[in-house]
Amino acid sequence: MSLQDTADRSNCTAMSDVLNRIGDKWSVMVVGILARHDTIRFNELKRSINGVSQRMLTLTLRNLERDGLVTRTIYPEVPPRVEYGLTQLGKTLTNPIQALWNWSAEHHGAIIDARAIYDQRETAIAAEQPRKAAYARG
Amino acid sequence: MSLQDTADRSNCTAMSDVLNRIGDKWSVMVVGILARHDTIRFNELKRSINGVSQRMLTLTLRNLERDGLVTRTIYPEVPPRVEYGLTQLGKTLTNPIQALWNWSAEHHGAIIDARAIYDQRETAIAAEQPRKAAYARG
DNA sequence: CGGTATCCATTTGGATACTG
DNA sequence: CAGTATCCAAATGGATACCG
Repeated sequence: MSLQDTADRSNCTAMSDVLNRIGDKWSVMVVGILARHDTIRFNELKRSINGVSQRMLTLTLRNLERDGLVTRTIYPEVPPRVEYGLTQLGKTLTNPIQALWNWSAEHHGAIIDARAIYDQRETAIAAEQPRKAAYARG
Repeated sequence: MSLQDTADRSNCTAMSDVLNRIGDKWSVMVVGILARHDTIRFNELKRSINGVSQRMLTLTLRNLERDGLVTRTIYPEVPPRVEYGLTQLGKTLTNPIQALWNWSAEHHGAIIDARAIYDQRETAIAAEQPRKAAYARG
């Protein structure tokens, strides 16, 4: 499949499905961190990711595990120890993620600039035309 | 920046920010379709994307335009004609998207399989242990 | 045609408290 | 330590109606 097949609805399912996992904020972070840690413990991972709640990290890890991207190993000790790592499948995902990561680093500045220009223009228009707020946040 | 910098919180901002745009269902679809259309009209685009509402397509396009990824050209005719296309910046994004698209095509089957195995195991465990529903959807 | 405005159900996710 | 359960506020997004 390639971008050429975009209009083929049935072929979009895979992409949609994968995006629902990759697309969320925390999944990419988790995969990114796991990519350079062989294994890592829950709280260690939590501390590495700025702003993630325990609930969301648990949910994210469960979903990644369910999709066969992440392994979860429980060591029956006291206190309990649980280690997470990437599966073979998960490791193959680091390449496209890396590509996206590189793109972000390279072009984030351009996006910030574009937003500033857009917002300034919108503000100027809004000052003259009280109408048309473009869904006014929604 | 690379995956090696994941733990550096400040460097994660760019990735997070880009993911908030790329991550959502419709943005990737829109960029994918625009990538092979030079320009395309609103309703033509809407028909190409299975299941998108007018509201969401408008919102998606506005965000992409704001981020400098998409151009919006209004032709003052009756009936009105509006054409969308990728900017130069938007075109550079098609490469990482293509990589992700290829990955999806290649590994979607493995994900589906992994889910089936995981769910079967979970169901079996749940049958014995009424407790522990792993957030029981939420 | 290409939107915008509004209403409203569903989803999402943080905060908090509790557990083996 | 590594979760789970529950509550609840905010964001998300579909449906519908209307407009230049």
